[in-house]
Amino acid sequence: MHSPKRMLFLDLVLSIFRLNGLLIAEGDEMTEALGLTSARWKVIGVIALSNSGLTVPGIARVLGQSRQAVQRITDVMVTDGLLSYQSNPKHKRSVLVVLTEEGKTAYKDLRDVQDPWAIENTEDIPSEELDAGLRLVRRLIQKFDK
Amino acid sequence: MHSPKRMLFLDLVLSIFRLNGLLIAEGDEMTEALGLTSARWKVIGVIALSNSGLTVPGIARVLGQSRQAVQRITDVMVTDGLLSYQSNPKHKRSVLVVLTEEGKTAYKDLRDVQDPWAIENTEDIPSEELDAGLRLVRRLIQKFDK
DNA sequence: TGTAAAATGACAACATGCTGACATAAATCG
DNA sequence: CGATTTATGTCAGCATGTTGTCATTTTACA
Repeated sequence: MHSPKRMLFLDLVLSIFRLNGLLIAEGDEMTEALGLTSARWKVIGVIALSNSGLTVPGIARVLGQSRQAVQRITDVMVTDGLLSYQSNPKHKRSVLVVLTEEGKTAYKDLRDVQDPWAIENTEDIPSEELDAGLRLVRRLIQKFDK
Repeated sequence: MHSPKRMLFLDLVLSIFRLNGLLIAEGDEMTEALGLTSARWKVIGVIALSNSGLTVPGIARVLGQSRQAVQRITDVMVTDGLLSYQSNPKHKRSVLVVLTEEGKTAYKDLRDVQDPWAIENTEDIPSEELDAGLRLVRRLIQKFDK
């Protein structure tokens, strides 16, 4: 039996895959001039939004990725001067990841391109629709994030 | 100015990233026993839904991926016996990708696990909400897919 | 407190996406 | 028809995600 709901859901899943790819491409293009990539601004964004500092596994948990993937990105970003590791009073091994001045500037620049982009791409979409979509996505996330 | 709509949209984008990762993990887990991965059942699904046969660049266009990425996947799947290349009357170089008997069986098995999964995860979500979500996602896809 | 369990860093192997470059076939167009 | 443009296959390099393993630190708990 091909319930319409089943088809609807599988269609939604495939569309999410498609949109994900397009958003990454958009993000990469948008931040190319800043020397960032989508993988990097994800990390920068998470750190910038946390006041107390985060460890590598902490960032991974927020992003829902493996700590190894995040570690590799942050290592490169430390080399590039965007991040620095700072000793963690609460943990001998697991250091805190913080933004350098260069990293803070990058975050500001990121916001400068990201904000107009967000506004431009939602001007013809009512807030209620965005909100409803976000609620649905969150509901699905909760369902799969065990 | 932090318009609520801007925050809403950026939140939605990050949530899409998150959901995408979770869906891939779900798909991989679900089809592990079948010897499939999410990258492979994406390809199998596209081929199964086309009656006339598709070329590698054609599959790539449907999935919104680079033809090189699809080519690599299909090459492995041909080696594994799930797909076969079939001479294309309309094109001397670009062959058609078709499911072998094994590939058709894999698609059937895929459906056997995917259908209950889809039904299970939508039983508490009204069709109207799924439909509205799909429309929003499609609208965004259209916006970014130039 | 002492020990078992969980978290972390580090390294490796692999899967999957991307782009670039080059040669050739196909399609377009004057 | 002939020349230019576009599409395709192929190979290479790279970015970013995964899992697995092992040693070590931290945490939890009997």
